[in-house]
Amino acid sequence: MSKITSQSQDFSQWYLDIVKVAELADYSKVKGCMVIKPYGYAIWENIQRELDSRIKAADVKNVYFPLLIPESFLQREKEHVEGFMPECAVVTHGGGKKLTENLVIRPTSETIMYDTFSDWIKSYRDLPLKINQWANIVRWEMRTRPFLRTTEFLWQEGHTAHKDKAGADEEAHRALKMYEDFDRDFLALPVLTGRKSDKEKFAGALYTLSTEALAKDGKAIQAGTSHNLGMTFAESFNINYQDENGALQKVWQTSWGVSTRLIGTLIVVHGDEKGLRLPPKVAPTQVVIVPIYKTDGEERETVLKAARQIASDLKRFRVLIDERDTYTPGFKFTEWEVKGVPLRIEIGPRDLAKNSCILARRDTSEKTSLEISELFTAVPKLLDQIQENMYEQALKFREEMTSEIGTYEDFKKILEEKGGFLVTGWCGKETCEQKIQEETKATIRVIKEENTKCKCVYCGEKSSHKVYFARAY
RNA sequence: CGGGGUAUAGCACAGUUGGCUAGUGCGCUCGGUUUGGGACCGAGAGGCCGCAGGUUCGAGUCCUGCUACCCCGACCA
Repeated sequence: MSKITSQSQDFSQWYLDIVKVAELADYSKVKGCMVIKPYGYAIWENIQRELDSRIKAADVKNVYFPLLIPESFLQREKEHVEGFMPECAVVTHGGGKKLTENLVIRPTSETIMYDTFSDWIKSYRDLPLKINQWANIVRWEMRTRPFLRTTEFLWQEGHTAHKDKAGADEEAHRALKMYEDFDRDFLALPVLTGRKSDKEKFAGALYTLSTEALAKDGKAIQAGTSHNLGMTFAESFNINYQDENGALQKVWQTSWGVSTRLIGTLIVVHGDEKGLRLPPKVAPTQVVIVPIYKTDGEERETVLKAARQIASDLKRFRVLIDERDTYTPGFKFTEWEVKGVPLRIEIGPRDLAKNSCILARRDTSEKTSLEISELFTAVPKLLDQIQENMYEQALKFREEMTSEIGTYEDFKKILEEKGGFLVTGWCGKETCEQKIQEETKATIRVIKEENTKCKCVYCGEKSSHKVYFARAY
């Protein structure tokens, strides 16, 4: 197994090393696309399972819409087409013949779905309409990196329609809260939440809400988004309903999504010099048992028998016994650490003689000896502690990396020397935002407060907005 | 789309001023010894030297043109 580049030496290379060495994904033969390997896909399946149940709990039904979208659908909404058309893959031929109308491979499904919404929604009784789909998306990005930005990626996109603005506001914020809770409880990711500036919002949206995590290199990463689409698409796609009084009304809509980028986010937030670290709840293997024995004689069977008994006692967790004879225990320790398995149990003749085993935590690298009989109660406790600790570590890091900024000089200095989130005033003008981005590469990640007294870090004018700036992925 | 780089075995690379049978390490297969923090010995398998032209008695090596990928920017989840 190859070595991992140090985070401090080259974070970007460290990231690529983790993806490869932890066997999350391979490059494919198609530019910008990746092959998600079993271990990486297992992480995605865990994300899917948990998030899907939370989505369903909000009374959202799963559906599936086509991959191909008539080009004219995208054309119907001006901002949307301007935002997405440049990065669309377009199908021009089918069955050996040129198509009468080009088909776009979905960069997102608003248009194809909302064309159908106009058929589905006729009465106020049809509202709210709340659907979700798990699908693949293609966006022809200039620059790609496994999980963080790929030409094709997997995601979940929720789409809802409501009677009025209040309904859409509530849904957009519900989805944001769902992501924030999911990130914290399941992925141990602390995220900032809030509204995006108009410059950063989704093409065609009234406003965009976002969850923002902080990578270990001090760069922000957008983990999930939720948009109030207003009546923009209702107008372009004629999504009308008759209200209680028989009057024709347009719907208010939302859309919200998270993608396989969450896996990249897990890597850049939790990973360390030894490799990946996975929070127990999302880890494909929560406990790995490494049996230690000499292959000849009875020792092997004795140790394996004990290991299997432990696995059986812990069967409500995802437990794996590494029974491979061709690798030494040391090799196995390293391999499972690289893959980020939260808890490792080592058991050999020395332990068995004392009816004990060794427990090794991935998050703290602590090793303790424990009676085998105690595992049944100790393991669940430890997994909870690891989950909690990883969140706390990430939160502490973010707090240390969040700086209150007064002057533009400080802004540039802190950004250069430290990175992280910069909390500062912003007048609300896109020109200042643009200048700051051009001069520092930092963008507004989310707006922190909208009704406060401060002044713009760039132009110095009085302002009511406090925002989080950061360089971002 | 700009800048930089690379293309030789599954992976990482070496291959000198053109030269005869293309190499090393890791990984893989087989046999044996091992196994408490990345084991060791021995024997093997595995190559359209990215593609297409050219120069030459002779090209992995020189020239031209393509193509692909990686890294750094701008654009974006």
